[in-house]
Order: sequence, then structure tokens, then C-alpha cells
Amino acid sequence: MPELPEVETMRRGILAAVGSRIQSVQRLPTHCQPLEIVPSPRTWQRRVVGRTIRDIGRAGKRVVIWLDSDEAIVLEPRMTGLVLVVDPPTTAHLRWRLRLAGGPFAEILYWDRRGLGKIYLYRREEFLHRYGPQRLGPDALTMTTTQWIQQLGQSRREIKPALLDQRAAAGIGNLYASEILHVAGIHPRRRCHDMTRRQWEALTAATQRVLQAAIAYEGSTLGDGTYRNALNKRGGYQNQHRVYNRAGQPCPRCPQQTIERIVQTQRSTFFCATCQLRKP
DNA sequence: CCCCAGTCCTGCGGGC
DNA sequence: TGCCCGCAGGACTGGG
Repeated sequence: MPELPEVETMRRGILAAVGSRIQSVQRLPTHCQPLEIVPSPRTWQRRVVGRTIRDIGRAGKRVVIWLDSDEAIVLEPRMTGLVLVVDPPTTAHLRWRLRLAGGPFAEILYWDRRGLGKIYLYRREEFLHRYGPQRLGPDALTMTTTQWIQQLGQSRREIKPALLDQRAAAGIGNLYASEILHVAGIHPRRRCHDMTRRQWEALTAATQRVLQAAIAYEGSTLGDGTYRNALNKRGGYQNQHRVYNRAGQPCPRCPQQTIERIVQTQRSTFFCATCQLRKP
């Protein structure tokens, strides 16, 4: 479930590791396979051990650890991955460990219950190709109205599935797509090419408002309690959700109406049919 | 090119 | 009570 706010929280949680030196890198017990780690463990040793962490960034929903060798470790948590500097929720699903020296953290851990996540090691050119503008759109947090219209203004798709397309905008997932459209007052089935400039402006503002607030609350920890920050603490934004997982409950903007759940491209969408109009 | 369905994976909750 | 099935949705693949 980690989307932009959760991954940004992970990034901030390990940011103080900048300047630390990597003492070892380990794949943890094989009984928690499969977790794809590319390339081979030997290559990891050779290219990573002894390097210093120069910067920690984010590429959409991935944490990027930049080394002084100009290589990047990319942590892609997908559904249930966590990046931790303290003991994980369980030892069973601990997948990967970076031991550090010379900074505040002894280690950075990667834990993943379902194991859908991935970890990559890229040289700068590989990274730029992999996450270049062809593969990954502008970061949703700072995207402008002009960029939104450039990316999706001509598309005949419905807006909600389009928000999940990482080539259009990087970082939005299923939860925040519904939240953003409710704040913007846009119907999830509205076609992109039918949206007015005023609606794109509303979408831009809503995206920034929702994602920034979610970051301030350190992300959303849903009912299963999986998502945690780097210190294994829950996020708080789930208490601010307007529509997500709230089918049948009153709309926060028009309390006499109830939130509806529909399915678009095999994924749940939550919205209010009264204040999210299909027409402008 | 554009878009959608299928795939991976685990834990949980509903139904019987 | 115990079992089975469906569902949750990240990113990617294959195909219409």
C-alpha cells in the first residue's frame, strides 16, 4: 500500500544515514523467498560494501539510496514493504539488511510480509533510464496544472485510473486517488479530455493538499496495521480519510449523502455522487 | 499507441 | 470450529 506519502516518510526516516559508511549487505533467511533482488549477492558485496551514503531520495513510490560511487540502491516496497532502522514487526519477513558505521543508525532493514517488493542496484545511467520521463512522470507532490494538462489533457481515459498511471504522475496509488478526487470535487469516471482548466487546477491543488497533509501525518496505516515508519510507528492520516474504505458512511462535505464504492480497472474507488459531479 | 486483464504474494474475514 | 475462497493493490507483461 505504500504510496508517495508513506514512501516519503520512509525516506525522511532514514535520511540521517547520509554520510554513513556501509559495512555489509545481507539477504536475510531464504525461507522468506521469493523476493527478487537484482543483481547477485556477490555483485552487491563488491559494489556496495565500503561505500558512503551520499544522499537519500525518492522516485515515485521508491526510496533511492545514492552512494559515493554514483550508484543507487532502489527500495521498492510495493504492497507490504517497510524500510526500518529499528526491530521489524516480525523476524519472519525480514528480507534485507544494510549494516552502517559512522552515523546514527546501526542498520537499515527491509521487511516485507507479502514479498512483492523489490530491491535494485543501478549505475547512474541505468537509474536515469529506468526512472526517466518515459517511464516515470513528474512527481505528483510538485506537479503543476500545466504539467497535468500536458500529461493527461488529451487522454480519453477516466480520471481515476489515469491517476494510477505512474508515467502520467509519479506517486499516487489507489488510496490517495480517491481522496484527491473528493477534495477536488471531480467524479472518478470523468474523462480526462473532458476536464475543464478549472478542474485541472482543482486537481493540482487537491493533489498537493492531500499528499502534503498525509506526509505531515506520516502516512496512512490501514486496518491490517502493516504500514509503519522507519521507527515502526503507525501513521496518522487514516483518521483524516474522507472517502477511502468509507462506503455507506456520510460524505464529509454533504452529510446527508453516503459514500459509494465502485470498481474501475479492477480496483475499488470511493466517492460522493453529489459533490463529485460528472459534468463541470 | 493506448489501454486493460492477468500475474505475483500473504493474511484476513465472510460464508457455510 | 475449521476450511476455503475472495480480496487487498504495488508494477510489470502480454495482447487486443
